[in-house]
Amino acid sequence: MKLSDKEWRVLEALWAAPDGLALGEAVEALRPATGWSRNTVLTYLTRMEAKGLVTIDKSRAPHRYRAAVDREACAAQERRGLLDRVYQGSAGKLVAAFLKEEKLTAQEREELRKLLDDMEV
Amino acid sequence: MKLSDKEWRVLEALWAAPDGLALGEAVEALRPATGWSRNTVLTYLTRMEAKGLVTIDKSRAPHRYRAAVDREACAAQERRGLLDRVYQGSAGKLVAAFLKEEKLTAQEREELRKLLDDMEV
DNA sequence: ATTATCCTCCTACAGCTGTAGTATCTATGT
DNA sequence: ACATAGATACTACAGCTGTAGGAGGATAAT
Repeated sequence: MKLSDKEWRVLEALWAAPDGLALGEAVEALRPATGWSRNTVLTYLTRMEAKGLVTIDKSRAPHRYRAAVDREACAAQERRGLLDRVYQGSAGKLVAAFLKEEKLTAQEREELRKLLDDMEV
Repeated sequence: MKLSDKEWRVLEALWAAPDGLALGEAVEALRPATGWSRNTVLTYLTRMEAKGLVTIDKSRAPHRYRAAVDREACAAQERRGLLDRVYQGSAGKLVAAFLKEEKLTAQEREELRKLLDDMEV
C-alpha cells in the first residue's frame, strides 16, 4: 500500500498515540502541521479505514481511531520503493548517495561503521 | 516536482537516450516493462512536457522527446522526500535502516567505509 | 494513386487525493 | 428544557493519474 504524504502525517499522529485518538484529539494533533479542518481529518480517517490503514473502534462515542499498520513495516516499504525505483535495488549506491549528501554526527558515523563491521561476518 | 512511479519509467527511457526518442522508439523502449499502448505513451510525454519534465523538439517529424530534468537531481529529491517524511531528516537513522536490511557486497562496504572516513575531516 | 503505417491532436472516463460543507445526533452546561 | 460544542454520516467538487480511442495528416512502399 503506497501512502501519500498526507496519509503519513495522519499515521504519524496515530502512531504517537498507542491508545488511539478521538477525533478531537486527532484534529488537535494534526492541526498545527496541516491546518486541516475537523472534517478533513475525519475524511482521512474514514477513507484510511476503508484501505485498512486505520481501525475505528465504534463501540462507544467518541470513536477511537488507531493505526492499523506498523510504522516500521511502512518505512521498509518506502525504502524499498526508493531502492527499486531509483537505484535498481542497489542498496550500496543508495547508501553512498545519502552519505555523500548528508551530514552525520560523529556518533552516527560510529554506529554505521559498527553496522558495516557486523556485516563483515 | 513529485514524480509518480510511471513517470519515472518514462524518464528512465529518456535518460537512456541522450539524443531523445521518437514516439515509436519510446513505445518500443517502454512496452516490455509496461505494456502501454502508443497513445498512453504519447499522453505521458505530452503531459510531462506541460509539467516541464520533458522537452519536445517539434522542428521536424517525428518529434523528438527528451528528458528535461536531471536524473541525479530527481534522485536527490526522492531521497530527500523519504528522509523527511519517514525519518524526520535524520540521515543516520535512514542509512542504518538500509544497512540493517540490505546485503552489500564486500566492495560496497569498503566504499562506504571510505565515505565515512572522508566525513571525519 | 492506393494502401498501410506512423505520428500528432483532441477527447474521454474512472478512480484517487485534497479539502471541505451540511445535516444530524448526542452529550453537557445552565 | 434549551443552547452549545463535539462527533458522525453523507455529499461535493476540482485536479491529478492511468489508460486509452478516434480522427486526420504525413510517409513510405507498391
